[in-house]
Amino acid sequence: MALPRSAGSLDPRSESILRAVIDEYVQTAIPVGSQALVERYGLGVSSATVRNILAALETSGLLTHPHTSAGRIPTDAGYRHFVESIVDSSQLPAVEQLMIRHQFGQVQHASEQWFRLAATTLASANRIAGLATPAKPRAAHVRRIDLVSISDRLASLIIVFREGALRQVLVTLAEPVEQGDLTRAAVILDELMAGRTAADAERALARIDGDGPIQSLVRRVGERVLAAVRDYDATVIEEVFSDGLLHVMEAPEFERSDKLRRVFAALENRAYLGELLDRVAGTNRVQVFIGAENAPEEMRDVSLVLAPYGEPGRAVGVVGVLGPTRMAYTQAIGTVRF
Amino acid sequence: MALPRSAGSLDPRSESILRAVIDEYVQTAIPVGSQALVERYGLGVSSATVRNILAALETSGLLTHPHTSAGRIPTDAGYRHFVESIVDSSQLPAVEQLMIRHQFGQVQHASEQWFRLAATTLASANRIAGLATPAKPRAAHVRRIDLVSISDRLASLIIVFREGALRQVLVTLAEPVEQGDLTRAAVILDELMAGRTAADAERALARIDGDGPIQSLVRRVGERVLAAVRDYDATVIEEVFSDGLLHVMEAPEFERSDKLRRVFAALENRAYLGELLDRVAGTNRVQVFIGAENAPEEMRDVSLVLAPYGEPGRAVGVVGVLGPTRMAYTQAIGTVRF
DNA sequence: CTTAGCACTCAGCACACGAGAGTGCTAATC
DNA sequence: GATTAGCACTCTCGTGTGCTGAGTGCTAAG
Repeated sequence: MALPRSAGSLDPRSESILRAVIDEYVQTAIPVGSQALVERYGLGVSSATVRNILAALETSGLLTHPHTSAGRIPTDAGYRHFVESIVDSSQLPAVEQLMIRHQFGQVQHASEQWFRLAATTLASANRIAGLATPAKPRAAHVRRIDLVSISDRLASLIIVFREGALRQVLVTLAEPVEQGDLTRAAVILDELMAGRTAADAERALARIDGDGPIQSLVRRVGERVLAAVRDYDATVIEEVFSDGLLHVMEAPEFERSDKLRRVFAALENRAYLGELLDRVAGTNRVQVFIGAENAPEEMRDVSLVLAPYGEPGRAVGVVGVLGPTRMAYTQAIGTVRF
Repeated sequence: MALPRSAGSLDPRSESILRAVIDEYVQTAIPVGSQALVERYGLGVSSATVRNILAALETSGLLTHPHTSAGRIPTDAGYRHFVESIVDSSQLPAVEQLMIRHQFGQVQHASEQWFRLAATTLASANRIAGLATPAKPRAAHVRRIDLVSISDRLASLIIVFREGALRQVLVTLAEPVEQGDLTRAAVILDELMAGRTAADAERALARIDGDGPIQSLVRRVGERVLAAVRDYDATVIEEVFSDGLLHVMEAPEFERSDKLRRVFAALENRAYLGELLDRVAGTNRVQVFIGAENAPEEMRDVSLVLAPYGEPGRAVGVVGVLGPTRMAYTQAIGTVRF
């Protein structure tokens, strides 16, 4: 059974019936029959007509039957079709917009909290899981380097990146060094590397010579800085903040926990998530990934609605939601875009 | 039915049978009958005798029946009794000790990763969820203050605490300030507050006078520092690193996801977790909290094995595991203590 | 093209029934 | 007096049967 071109345009009535089916199923999670459709959505036709249309939609691959005598449920292709049709028209109700603005007004400081809040907001607005990743540049620029003595031979190296991200690394020293020397070394490194990418910084570091104690300290710590910066560059996803997973757990399709486990496995599958984020970051639109459109097996039961933010080409991050394929796409897309 | 003093000593045979029941049930998760017990554990007695003993253990409140014709399962009190008897004798097998040492040998730097690793190690060693919280002092001492310019009127304030914890706060400035001035302000604040607690720092800050631009900047930022330090003090649990929740999800008792949901809710219940951690931090032993011994309802299905680490009285953190009440306490306790 | 009518299908539920596991008790045995 | 064998009893669990109702697909009439 070859997949039909799902984007093929449908006549308006079929369209609205598909919409009604999705709407109903999203709300109730039970297969919807022709009768219920006629009753609850004032279509001016009889159930028999609706049945014919449903049958047609089914041969188009947009709906299915769980079994012969049950109602219809949307297929992934059905959701896809639906999403395409609303993707550029869904606006969030003004009340909610206001609410979200208000919440973000409170917390402008403390950048890490921003992502947490973003995830939380998305989660509570949609009653599903919200995700957010910190903005991350293509090539990291160092903004600031600092060294703090912890004990005789142990120091904490702190690297601040231009986007506000932090890295903290403990450095063990060959011999005891005082805070004063550490500070001097930090200043040298700071001047050397501030504003530079990993490659630039490496060249700069190579020019350090002399073998005074400070110089060797600088060289030693400098290596660690480079390693940390490269590591930061290599990390596709710094961290994914998520919230509202409890909401997802409440959905009836996850009553059996094996399915639920797959969702969590999916979340821990950083590789695939990274791939998706890359894909999303390349565009500037809200994107939707529905069920089986996801390659990894554990993602088959969930959908993602993702959108990039930040300055395109420079630092970008991604926000979005994750939920069962049966989710309120309209609202989700609205919230995420906003 | 009043709870019997569960610590009451049992004769050695009852003891070993209780142990056998727990052992068996922990492995299989199915109620264990007298016959299976005799077969699998070479007790030199018949099933009838075992039945008598089981009945006795049941009236003592250490075992129950799910229904009349099923085997016995341990009650929370039964686990408790068992745990008491092994709490000071369980050692981890040498092989595993070696493995863990090896893993930790790799990562001495990067303190945040330490907690992550601790949680991961605990999780994989026990096939259940591992937890770890950063060490946290009673009163925070500031170690270092730094200010980094982000844009004209926006700066990032970084506070390093003595224990290596970091706080990052964004500060908006009334008028544009250059990095140079920021650095000067940072140096002043640094000298003022380094090594101080919140209360000390406040007094020191009050002595700043003069109304040059730097002074007012220092005052302004100083306020923010104080707020951050107080906030840090007030936070009971900085963050709980956890890993291995997927393991817990595999347990048959959580096949129905509503129970599972309660576990997650429990984890998000910071208040109670904080209370427990406080309690644990006050001692220097491994502590076990079993099922219904936990006050909040959502914790009734799980047990925690927790141990403090760090210097008592100063900075302490907690590591431990969380799992179903039916968990391998022996191993868990061994690992956690280690 | 729409609709009424009708036969048909099939999941879900209720119920019964037998098998098996495990108990509790009593009486015999060591 | 403790242990054991024997036995009646209880209750879960799996299987099979029959029924019900929702919902379909098709045909023929409007």
